[in-house]
Amino acid sequence: MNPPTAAIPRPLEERARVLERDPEATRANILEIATEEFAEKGFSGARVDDIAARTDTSKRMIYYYFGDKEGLFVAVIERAYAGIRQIEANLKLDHLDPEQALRTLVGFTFDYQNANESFIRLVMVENIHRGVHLARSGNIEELNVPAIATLRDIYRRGRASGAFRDGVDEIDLHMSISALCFFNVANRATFSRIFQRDMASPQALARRREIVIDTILRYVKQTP
Amino acid sequence: MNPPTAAIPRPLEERARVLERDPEATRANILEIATEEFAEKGFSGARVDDIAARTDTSKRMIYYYFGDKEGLFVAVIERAYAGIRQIEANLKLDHLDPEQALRTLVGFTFDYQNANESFIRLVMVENIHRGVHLARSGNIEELNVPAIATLRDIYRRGRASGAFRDGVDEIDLHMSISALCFFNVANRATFSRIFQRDMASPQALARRREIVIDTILRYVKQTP
DNA sequence: TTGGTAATGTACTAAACGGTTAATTAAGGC
DNA sequence: GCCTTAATTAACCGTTTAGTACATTACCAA
Repeated sequence: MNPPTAAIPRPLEERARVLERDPEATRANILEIATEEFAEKGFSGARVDDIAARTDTSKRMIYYYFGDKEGLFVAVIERAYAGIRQIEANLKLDHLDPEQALRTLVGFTFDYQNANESFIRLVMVENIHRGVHLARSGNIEELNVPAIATLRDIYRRGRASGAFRDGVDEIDLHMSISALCFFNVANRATFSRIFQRDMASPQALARRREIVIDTILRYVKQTP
Repeated sequence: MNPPTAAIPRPLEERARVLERDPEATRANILEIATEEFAEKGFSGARVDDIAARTDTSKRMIYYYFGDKEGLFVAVIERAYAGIRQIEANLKLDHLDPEQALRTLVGFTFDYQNANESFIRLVMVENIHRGVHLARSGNIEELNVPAIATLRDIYRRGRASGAFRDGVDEIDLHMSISALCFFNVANRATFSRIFQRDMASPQALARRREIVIDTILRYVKQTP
């Protein structure tokens, strides 16, 4: 199925000598490569030997820092979620009117997910495993704070200004936004193939982006 | 990660004697178990020995009928898609007015996907593998016919009656319906955990079902 | 300078895993 | 009733894979 990738460690000379005795960098280096491998091949499909071979360090270090393969995967998941959380928190939409703010938020979500395919794929992998690794990780609750808070604020302002209709729940809305954006990356392979429609070209993305934004806005806007 | 499931073949006496010299039943039996295993653990995570142990036949038969693990997976995927195609084709919505027909179609899609979690999970697994197995399979194009044709018919009637607005593409619409329904099953694990909201209870499903239908209808309906 | 320790390298292992060899048995046509 | 062949069984095999034992090296504090 996969090309026979020989998991032969690169010779020492090729490895970045900078990493010598730099634990933080070693950890980061392992995590970066592991993220790519797990995102590409899933938890079971990824090989510790392959990951090790692509790092600037050795397999021994993976076990030294992360215990076992599962520990490495948990660390990868945590890092991926931490990344998106941080970016979401920095979104400033206060200066926009509610409708524009919601458009921007949805558009940003769409763009972010399309730009971070490996994050999406990690979420897919984690869902195949029914979220056991995420559960193992400590502070899951923190993950929901920024996205929902932003959405709630926009919705409240929209209600106040009369732009949005009554009876919309923020988590439901967030779920719909996530669903529409997520699908475009996660199911690209099968959907593109079955419907013979490229979903990754700039034009297709731009088009779909507008449809997603439109769908969400029609859902919340006050019907005249 | 997984409990240590011993892949010991069940003793002959326990196996269904009916399957003796019944090639069709043997094939079907293997496919059924393999579907469960691949859906539960993914392609790499599923074990041929485990599958064999759970069937009424032996590992040798898997290789006899399907060649290798990948051939088995392709057969599983094909069977899963054939199932949904058949059911979709039997949906009769002609007697309903366009809006009711669309409501019914979306509701049906939502119900079907929620009732067939293993199909959804197989699609997820296949997407992790970037659709290579689906590509290997012969008649992929046929898969898009029924769903899109039904949707197109409903939309045309809705346009004619003035119930639906102009400028909606059927494939885009199908994508949105799929996205909203799919997410509820596929990302249930992580989303439920992060937002501490049960997504599988009958109440939650009923609620979400209405929101999905509502979202789609607000997207296509003529704005007054 | 030195001693202790965190970090790293090398080489190895036991078990799991996908796949195969070869012998055997049931079924149906003649 | 025999013969061919499709279906099935049981045992086996070479590789891959996660994980480890143990030696070694760089770094830092005293």
